[in-house]
Amino acid sequence: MKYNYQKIEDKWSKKWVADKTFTPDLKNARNPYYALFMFPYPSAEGLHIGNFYAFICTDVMAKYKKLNGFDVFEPFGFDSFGMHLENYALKINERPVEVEKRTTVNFRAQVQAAGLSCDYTREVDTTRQEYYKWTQWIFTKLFERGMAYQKEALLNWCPSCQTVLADEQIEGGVCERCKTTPEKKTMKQWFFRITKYAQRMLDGLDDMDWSEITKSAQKNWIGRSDGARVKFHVIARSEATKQSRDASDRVEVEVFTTRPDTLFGATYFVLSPEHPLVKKITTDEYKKEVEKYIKTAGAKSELERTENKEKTGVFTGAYAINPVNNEKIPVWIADYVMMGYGTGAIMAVPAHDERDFEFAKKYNLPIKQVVAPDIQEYNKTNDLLKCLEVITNKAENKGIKFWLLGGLACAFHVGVIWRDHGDLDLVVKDNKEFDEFIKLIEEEGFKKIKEKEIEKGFINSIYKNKDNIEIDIGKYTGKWDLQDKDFTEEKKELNGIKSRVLSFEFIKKIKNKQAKERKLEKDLLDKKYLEGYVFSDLGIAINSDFLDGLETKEAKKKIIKWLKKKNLGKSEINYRLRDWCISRQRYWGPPVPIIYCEKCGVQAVPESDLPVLLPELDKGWEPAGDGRGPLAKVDEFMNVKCPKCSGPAKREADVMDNFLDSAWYFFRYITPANEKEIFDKKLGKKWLPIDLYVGGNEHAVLHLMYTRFITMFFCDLGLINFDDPFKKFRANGMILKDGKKMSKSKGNVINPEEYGKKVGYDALKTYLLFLGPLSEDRSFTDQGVRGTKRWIEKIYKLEEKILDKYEDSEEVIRKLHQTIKVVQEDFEVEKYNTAIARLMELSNVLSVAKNISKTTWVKYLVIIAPFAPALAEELWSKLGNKESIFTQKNWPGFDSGLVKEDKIQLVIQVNGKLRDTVEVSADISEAKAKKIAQDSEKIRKWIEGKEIVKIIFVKGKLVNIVIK
RNA sequence: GCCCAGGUGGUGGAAUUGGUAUACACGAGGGACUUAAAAUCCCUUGGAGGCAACUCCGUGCGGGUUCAACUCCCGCCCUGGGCACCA
Repeated sequence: MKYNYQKIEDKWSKKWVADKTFTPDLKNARNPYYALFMFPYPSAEGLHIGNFYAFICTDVMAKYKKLNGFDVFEPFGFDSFGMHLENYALKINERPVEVEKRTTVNFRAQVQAAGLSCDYTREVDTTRQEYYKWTQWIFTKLFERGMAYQKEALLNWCPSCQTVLADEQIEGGVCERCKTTPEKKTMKQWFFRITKYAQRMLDGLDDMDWSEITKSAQKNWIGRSDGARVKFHVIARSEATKQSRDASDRVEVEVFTTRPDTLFGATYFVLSPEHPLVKKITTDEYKKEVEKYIKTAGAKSELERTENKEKTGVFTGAYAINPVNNEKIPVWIADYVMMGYGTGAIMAVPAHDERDFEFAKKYNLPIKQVVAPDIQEYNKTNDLLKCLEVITNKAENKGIKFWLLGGLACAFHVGVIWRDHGDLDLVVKDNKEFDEFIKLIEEEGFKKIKEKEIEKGFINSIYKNKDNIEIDIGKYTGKWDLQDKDFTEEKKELNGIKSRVLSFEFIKKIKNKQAKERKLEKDLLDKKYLEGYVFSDLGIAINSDFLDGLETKEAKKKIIKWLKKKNLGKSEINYRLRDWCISRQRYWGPPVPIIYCEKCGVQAVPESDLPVLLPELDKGWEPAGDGRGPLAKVDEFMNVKCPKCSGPAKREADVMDNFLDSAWYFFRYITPANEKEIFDKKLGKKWLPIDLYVGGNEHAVLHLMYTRFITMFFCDLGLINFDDPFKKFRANGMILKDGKKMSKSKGNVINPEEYGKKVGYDALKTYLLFLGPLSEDRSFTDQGVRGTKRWIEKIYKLEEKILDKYEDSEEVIRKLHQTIKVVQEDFEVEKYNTAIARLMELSNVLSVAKNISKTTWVKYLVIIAPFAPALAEELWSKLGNKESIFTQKNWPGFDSGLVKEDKIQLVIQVNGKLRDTVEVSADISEAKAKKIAQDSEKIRKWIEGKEIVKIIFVKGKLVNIVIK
């Protein structure tokens, strides 16, 4: 008899909903387990396979826990507010309210048909007023405590969605909804002070049971950096007041740096173009240029700023005083310094910061090295430089022309010593000069160099004739045209020593060619030397007065102590995280519960007046595009009485970000109809935090960050006593179709409803989970899903073999108990894929057995029930059970005595290689096992005539004979 | 560039955390049943060599530790994700 999955799944899914099989008694529950999946946005296309997958990852665990006697709460609801639904409504020209009504009905029906164990009696929908009343209440509480505030800020304005967006809603420089490039606009908006919890959110991550990948995403988003705040004084003395010693010309400007140990290496100072002090300090002479620069920098779009990273800037004419050595350093403005981070001003240390280095190179600003990667190498090179000074002077007196080449020349160009340049690579003009040069250095420099034990062959580059030179650098020999434009000489200075050096361009040419010949892919000069050695924070301080000789870490500590003592600075921690902008100039969201009264000022709507109802508009709900929400034009909505003075007042016209709706829904599930409070505190204490939460990793920063923020705030309000809402969070991987991303345009979208009809929901769900570990992306194939369909049918057929009184074979009983054990273990770590594999193994064993006892059968039905609930329920009822398989603690448990194998395959290795296996009793003694191993005929062949060094025995596993 | 996660047959993926590499499933090949097809059932299936028993090679690459390495250590390469002129 063929299994009619459609009829049976339909029957049970309806019965479960009607009987409220999965509706727990929250109050009297003894053993609460709260299983949650991210509630869906009710898309018009209906249930998406990605959503569905997250649902079932939670659902199978819920069923497993239920079968184990837990009171499981697996609620369901809708995230219906927001731009997603509103944009769709705009597209089909239908009111959002209507769209919402229609799509939720369809969506709910689909979910129910799939046989999830949800409690549909406590459904939540963010667009219902009994829900968003409390969303607004949260706002008023935040406002009360100064956690919600208004500020003028430079924000992302999406010209297509016609609203501002939070930083989090910009992905890869474009709007995450419509992929439009946002514009920068200065607007007054409402913010939540999420930055107040930055450290708390960071700390909470440490001992949370979340995947590393999600934690790391959050850590990066919060972006903590440890450093110091240092006071600089800027002197703005224009030409006209050159002689003035007026103290008012001095302005204090603070900088933030993560490398206070490099303070002695600061050679210039930069302000962001938006910095308020720019105008004050710019001298008359440079005013024009500075103003021009600010204008062009401000006009640059976000895209230009990120794509074209060539640094630009202008000198202001002002100088800053370096507090550690009172050196005067020039003050520049440049748009590589952002106003929004730190203090909007930096001290520039080109020798040890890539960006400053690039800028200094471009504008010819001095570079001063204050950290050496290796102090010995640095000293060696420094000694070599001193010798070079002597040689240079002598050569010049004699009229000998030479140019430095190679690593040391690079050091001259870069201005920093990054390794031991123990040799001199150089070029002289011709044979004659070469001989003279050699003589010269033998007289003077060579001796010194030799004494210092610098290797021979320090000249390994030579000359040829007037027009061509032949250069030999190590293995490389090549010809270079002396007329080459890049072959120009420069006089460079390194640590106060001047020498003649070939142009950087020319040296790079040679180095690049050299790298190619040696098959080094990367440009040695730029990549390895500069970034790897000079810009890393592992090194020893040099040229830094009292910091000299200290490791970077120690130097940091010492300088901070010093700054603090002199009241010049202090240690500081900065975060990348910004406050959350929640204003949206749209219609489909909860209105911001704020009233503006000319007399009494800005006020939150009192709790008794909540909710501020979103007016039902037939027309005029479309985004206005004038920077204000569409509600601004609705007079009945806008005009109110001031709650304080009862005079005329205006409402706030903006609505709140959709992410606020979804930041607290899991609290509301507990008591969705509660009119008195946001949720029942007693029940909240009992049921929260959530035991398991599953959803897409695309919400790793946005949604999860906001839920944690709101939860921490609830904790501060005293509503709960924990900081983090989800004990365990698992991000489910993406489902691909035949290895490709699904999309409507490709026509490869998997519709769960369609597969429910084609193969049944039990088979579909099992297949999705069987594909691989829950967090990984996996490829769905139509052929693959047939495998689990076959499995379901196979189980159904097993029923024919049931005998009331039958003794199963030892093998069957052992396999059953082993399976129960590993399935339990797999459930503890959500390894559904291997759990299913074990259940399949067991059914393979059962299908070859002659008959199956009823006891075994009952146990088997229970353990497959989380994955194939309809099938299990059907077969369960066929046994005469009146109640659902899920109503009580039916999980069988295993007998550890029966799990153990009494026979094992003893592995015999010779030198670690498998040579034989022998069946022996599981508790075989070491001596016996060793004897068997050596007696084995196969083994004898390998050890004959060889010396046995030792024999390793691993109990219950193997014998390894080590021979020589 | 920095920070996470990963790399195993033709494919999706297993491997008790150092102890028989490739469980389970898909696909493929062969066979049975059938007038035929579908469905179902049985056998084979990492690669190379051999009639065979068997042998050698094999978990991204190169080293190392160990009696024994997919697993641990060092150095790379590649893929996915997060952050990114963040000082």
